[in-house]
Amino acid sequence: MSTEWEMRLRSGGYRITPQRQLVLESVERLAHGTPEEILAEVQKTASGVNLSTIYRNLEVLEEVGLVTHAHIGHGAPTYHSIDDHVHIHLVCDRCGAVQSLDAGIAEPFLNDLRGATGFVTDVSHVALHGTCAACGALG
Amino acid sequence: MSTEWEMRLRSGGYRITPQRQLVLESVERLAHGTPEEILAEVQKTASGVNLSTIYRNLEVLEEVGLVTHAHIGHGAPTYHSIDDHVHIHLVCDRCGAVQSLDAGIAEPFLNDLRGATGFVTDVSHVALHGTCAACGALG
DNA sequence: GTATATGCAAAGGGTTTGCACGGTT
DNA sequence: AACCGTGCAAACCCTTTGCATATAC
Repeated sequence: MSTEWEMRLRSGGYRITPQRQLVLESVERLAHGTPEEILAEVQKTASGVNLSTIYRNLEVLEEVGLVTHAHIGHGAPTYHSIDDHVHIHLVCDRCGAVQSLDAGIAEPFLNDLRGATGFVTDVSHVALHGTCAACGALG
Repeated sequence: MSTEWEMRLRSGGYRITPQRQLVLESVERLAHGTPEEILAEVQKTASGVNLSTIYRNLEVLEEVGLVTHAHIGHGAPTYHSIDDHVHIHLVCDRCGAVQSLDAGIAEPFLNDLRGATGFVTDVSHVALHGTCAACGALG
């Protein structure tokens, strides 16, 4: 018998490899991992794994719908397991603080957007930038 | 007498240089320019200007409030004159199309966000990603 | 005259790619 | 046996930085 993730990969025409499995497990374990962080996590188990393998596998895992990524700051993207709660990131451009909140708050806006333009938006894909409450209070 | 932009620079403690002026004019002329594109535009007039000068001056011009930038795709950011209409970019992750629309549509959402979290959002700073009407119609 | 701006070249972070070898099917 | 996946190293794009020279003030 095959697990869910193995079937996903197989039906996409991809093979099951130890590296693939380790990358997937690491993404799940880290919850918010950059490629470098995922590499470090994978290397705890298999020290020989290369960064390029991480990138290639993240791409594959994303294509078959097992992970997604979001762009938070200006640096590397962070990867998530697909069944995490969908959330928005708010990045304060003054102090750099990042806060997450449930994506539900954006629903009415996304509906308006879809109504006006037909565009279906994935709000969680990029963080919103601005000024947080604390920094705003400083003037 | 000094022009508006000269005063802005001076009151920030910056000097007026030909390069500075050319960068500002190029941003205004291009409307949506990446640093490379701005360099090309500047070099039409002054071929000796260096890319690092473009970067340094975009930073200065942004600090004194004469230009802003937005992140549209995964590549370089695009710079705008500060008095352009504020707009949101919608990027289709399937076909890559980019559409602009007035930021007004996001007002209620931004108010909700501020109410819930105190966060003041600049929606125009990063593009929203998703699926455009045409691609969505294809299933 | 003095501090700031510039050009140049080198280095940096993040990511992709070509190639030969090894592993999955 | 055929092909896909991997490791390694080099290349890539975008951006920043150190340093000596030039220029705005």
